[in-house]
Amino acid sequence: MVTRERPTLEAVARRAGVSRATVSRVVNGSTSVAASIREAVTRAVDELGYVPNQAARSLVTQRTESIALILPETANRVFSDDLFFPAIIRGVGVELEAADKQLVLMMAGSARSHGRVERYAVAGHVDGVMFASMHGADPLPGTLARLGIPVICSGRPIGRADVPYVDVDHFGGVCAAVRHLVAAGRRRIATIAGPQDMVAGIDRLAGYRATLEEAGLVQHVAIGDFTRESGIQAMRALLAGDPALDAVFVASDMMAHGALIALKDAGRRVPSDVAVIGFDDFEISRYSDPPLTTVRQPIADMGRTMARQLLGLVNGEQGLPDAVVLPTELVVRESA
Amino acid sequence: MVTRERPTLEAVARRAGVSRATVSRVVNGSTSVAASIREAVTRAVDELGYVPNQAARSLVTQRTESIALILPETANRVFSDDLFFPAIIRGVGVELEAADKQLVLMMAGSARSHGRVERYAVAGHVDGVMFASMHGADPLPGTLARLGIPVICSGRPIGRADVPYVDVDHFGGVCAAVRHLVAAGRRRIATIAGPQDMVAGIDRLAGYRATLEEAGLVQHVAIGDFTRESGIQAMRALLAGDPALDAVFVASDMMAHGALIALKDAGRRVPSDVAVIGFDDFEISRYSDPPLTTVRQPIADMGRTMARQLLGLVNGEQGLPDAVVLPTELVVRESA
DNA sequence: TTGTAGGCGTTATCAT
DNA sequence: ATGATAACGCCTACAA
Repeated sequence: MVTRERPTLEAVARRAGVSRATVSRVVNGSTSVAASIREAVTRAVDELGYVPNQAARSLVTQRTESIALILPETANRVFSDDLFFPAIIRGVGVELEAADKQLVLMMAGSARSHGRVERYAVAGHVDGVMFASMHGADPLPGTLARLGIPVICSGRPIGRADVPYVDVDHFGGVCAAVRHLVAAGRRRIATIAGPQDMVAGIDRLAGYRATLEEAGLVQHVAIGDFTRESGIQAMRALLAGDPALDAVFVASDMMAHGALIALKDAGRRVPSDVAVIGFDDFEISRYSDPPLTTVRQPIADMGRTMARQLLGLVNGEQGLPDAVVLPTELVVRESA
Repeated sequence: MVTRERPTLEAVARRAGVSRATVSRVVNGSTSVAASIREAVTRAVDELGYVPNQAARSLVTQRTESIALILPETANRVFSDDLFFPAIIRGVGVELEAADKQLVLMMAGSARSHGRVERYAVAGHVDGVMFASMHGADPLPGTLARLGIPVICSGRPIGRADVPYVDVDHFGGVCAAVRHLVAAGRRRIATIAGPQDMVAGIDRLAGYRATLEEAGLVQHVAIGDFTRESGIQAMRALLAGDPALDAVFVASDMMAHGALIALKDAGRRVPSDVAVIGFDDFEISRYSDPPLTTVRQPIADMGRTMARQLLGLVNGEQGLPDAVVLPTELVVRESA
């Protein structure tokens, strides 16, 4: 397969009988070009099928018109049947498309790929970088930001990384959920928490602890990793620890589905024996058995917001907020 | 935020006391460099934190080291709770990461974005292009291929687009599924087919028709669009048409879940009243009520295969197959 | 308004 | 083995 030679500015210029500079002006929409010449150039462009070479353009403009979305997870984790990352991607994608930027997706679950991501960003391959999740005190966002690369994170970074972020109100959402359980008369309320190296895991557990303390109830905690399988395991462990549990707040919908499965296996009815509340509000939760009461977080909105903030940074806008926190909301269905 | 000036080859060369050419050789791993000089250059690179400018490099090498994955769907369609596209992305991502290529994700559901994709690819922004799905007789793959851009499609293109593709054995899988129903004594077997502008929709319907014809049974067809909601609607329509249906082959797992919901609403038991078979074998189908009998297609494998084929094309390998068809397999659970 | 010319950071082709 | 030097294709002062 021979790559057909692509026409250059030079070729268009010759054909239109003008200079390269003029063609460049027309292509980039400069106003100071005579109508007749503009027309001739446009025709030449069409006839030759000219398309600007982005590499050459980037070399001089220092812009690539593309934005990286880093997923600090393994590919299997990103695209399991958990829809968190897909929703982030969707939100980001919509916003970038509107701004005519390209989305470069980078999965960086391993140390090796983490380094790759850094080199890639530092090489100036993208105009800005978004992190779709944060684990522990990852130094990469801070490193990039210090190099002058616009960066934004999804989820408040742990430690004092000086990087702007977008997050949701985990704590408030969980408090509403657990209070709902308390108000319904539940007294032995357990939780299946998320991974404790992520703010989403930490804050949701904190919300549970605070509310139970405020109600003067005993805490029962199991830790999962947001997957359904871990939800099953955790629910079994909780039941083994206290067979008389009458409610469980689960830090993600996928784990909540796991909990429903484990409860069914254990012969418990939901919600009469055990009330269950999740966190996410994926569409599928409307169809679980029973339909899941859950805390809705606007995931795609987070993606959109991240993208908007980042585009602002890239364009050098002033006065952008360092943090945006989106609201969460309890959605009551039948499981609690 | 001021972008800190990045060091260039020139700077490294000065620091190491050699020429740019030599630095370039070291950076690109040429063997013909004296060990002592190589060491000095490496040190200078580290001290300065030098990273090659990809735009400049692309300009001369004509390579970008990145590959586009086109999703000819709207963002909402790509990332609904259907896991087809995420699985494709996962497979592609794994393979490209191993090859150290970047994945550029492009959603192109609208005509406008379709044009954007074309311009982007033609601009030489990527070394090759993959299409994650095909609708109707989309001319874009053929157009790009004719321009000498390596292209590969997921799903056999409709019409005689002369473009290599990777697909699965829809027909064979469906035949196995429907024969399973026939063998179980079902006689009023309906189908919920997929969209008829896609090969996946067309071939699966063809498999149903062929098998029913071979068994001498009456065909009952409803068309959906692969979403759960359309599965619900279609199942209702089928029941209205023939309340005595005793089986249904559904062309996707999401639609099959919709069918299960509609059947439950209509007071039918699965599988005793109506047997249900889906197509996909998403993980979630193991947890539906009842667990879904379905045709497994290796979606992530398709992604990986596409990526491998494309990388072969990009590297100018000879003798690559024009088409790869992966096998499908009936997975029997409780719904049929 | 239009053209000339220099430079963006690399790689690659020559000599040396 | 190493160093000049010419592309690569484009944008943008600066001149005209």
